[in-house]
Amino acid sequence: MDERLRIPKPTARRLSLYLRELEVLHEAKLKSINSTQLGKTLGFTGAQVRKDFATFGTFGRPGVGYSVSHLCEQIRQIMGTDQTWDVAVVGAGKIGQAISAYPKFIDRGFKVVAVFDNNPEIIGTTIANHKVRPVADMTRIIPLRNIQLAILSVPVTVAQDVADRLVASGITGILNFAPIRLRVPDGVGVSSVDFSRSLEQLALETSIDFC
Amino acid sequence: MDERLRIPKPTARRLSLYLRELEVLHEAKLKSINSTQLGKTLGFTGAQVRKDFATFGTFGRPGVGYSVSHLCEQIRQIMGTDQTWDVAVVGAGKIGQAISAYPKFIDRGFKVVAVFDNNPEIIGTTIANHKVRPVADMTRIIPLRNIQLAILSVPVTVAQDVADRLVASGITGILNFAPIRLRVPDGVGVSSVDFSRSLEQLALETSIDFC
DNA sequence: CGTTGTGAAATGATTCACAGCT
DNA sequence: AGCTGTGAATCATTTCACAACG
Repeated sequence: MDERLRIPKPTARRLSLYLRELEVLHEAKLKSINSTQLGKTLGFTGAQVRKDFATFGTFGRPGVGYSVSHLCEQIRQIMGTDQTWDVAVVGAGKIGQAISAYPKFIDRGFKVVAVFDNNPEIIGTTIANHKVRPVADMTRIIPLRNIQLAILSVPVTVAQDVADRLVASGITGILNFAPIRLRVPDGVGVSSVDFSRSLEQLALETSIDFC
Repeated sequence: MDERLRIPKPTARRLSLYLRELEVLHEAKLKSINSTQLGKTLGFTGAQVRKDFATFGTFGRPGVGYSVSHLCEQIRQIMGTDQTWDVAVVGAGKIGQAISAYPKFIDRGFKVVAVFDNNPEIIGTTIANHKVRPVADMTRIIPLRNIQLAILSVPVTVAQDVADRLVASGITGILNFAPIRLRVPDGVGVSSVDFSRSLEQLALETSIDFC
């Protein structure tokens, strides 16, 4: 069917926003929505919304709009969150613990199934129903359970090393909390959360008129 | 000097990456760096780096490159992190606690000076040297201490309400951890960290060839 | 020399505007 | 009548390529 599905990066970033809003509408029993309304609540134009959806199919009904439930299904399928992804958390410090206990993941298609750390005082304790295992077990457990995504919340000094081992274990995507640009082979995705950078963007916005 | 400094959004996002890398080079006693090398370590072209720097000044030396220390100063000044920003943390749950204790902020120009929460069991306890105060005190303390930035880590159900009160207290920038699009007046910046969305981007990258 | 700074060209994204469908 | 889907136009960003410079 699709030969080569190519989604522009800005569209890709908006996809999860559409999905979230559509789920709100679905919850509110809305049956259909038009591009202008959907765009307005998210801060985009109707044309933008239509162009975005057009990149992966045509399923709006002229004169009516888009079926909320159908659009949800389509977007989930494109994003791969129509199924549940197993996730490993590596690094059970403060951020790792907060993330491991984050209850919202499961609603969005992600399930933390293993937690690793190297601190002897933490290994063996239980965080969000998971016994914390030594990082050395990672390379055995990840292929065994066929885990594809990892959340990396280890100190920056060891982040690249652990990332290398995650990749070697078969991980195809890393959510990175270390303030460093991870080097990974083609085919492995990295998405970074960097608190300092986020604050810096704020400071910049506050300092400069408009960016 | 500068009449109207206009920095394109993509450039603004790269600025903090340049600064971080330049600080690494400074630490390594590098005196100067050229655009091609700097770009390579960050994954950009040399032309991109030069164009970026050109948006806020001209201070490279043909045949040599850019002075590492001078560039650091310039970027910090543009970003406003040549001074320290006082930050309030609102919501002392797991994420709020992790953030409050994050030691790296201070190195980058940010200092947590107040922590607020509404949970009676948490109020009065100490987190990272700060006594947790009731959220009601927020509107008094923020103007009093002239705090400009806030980290918002409250439950999504009250996020907009608390954000409104932050804005009313004089906050000009919010780092938002709630999975919601905050509505704020012009002149107030919002930067959002959304764990589920970050994971969804990863899932998408893993599902689709290239975004 | 080697590298910057920058117009000009190329690429990419958004908005416009409207024919065509329901 | 109302809204989609989409070419064409506009706007923004990146890359190219090279004159000017230390």
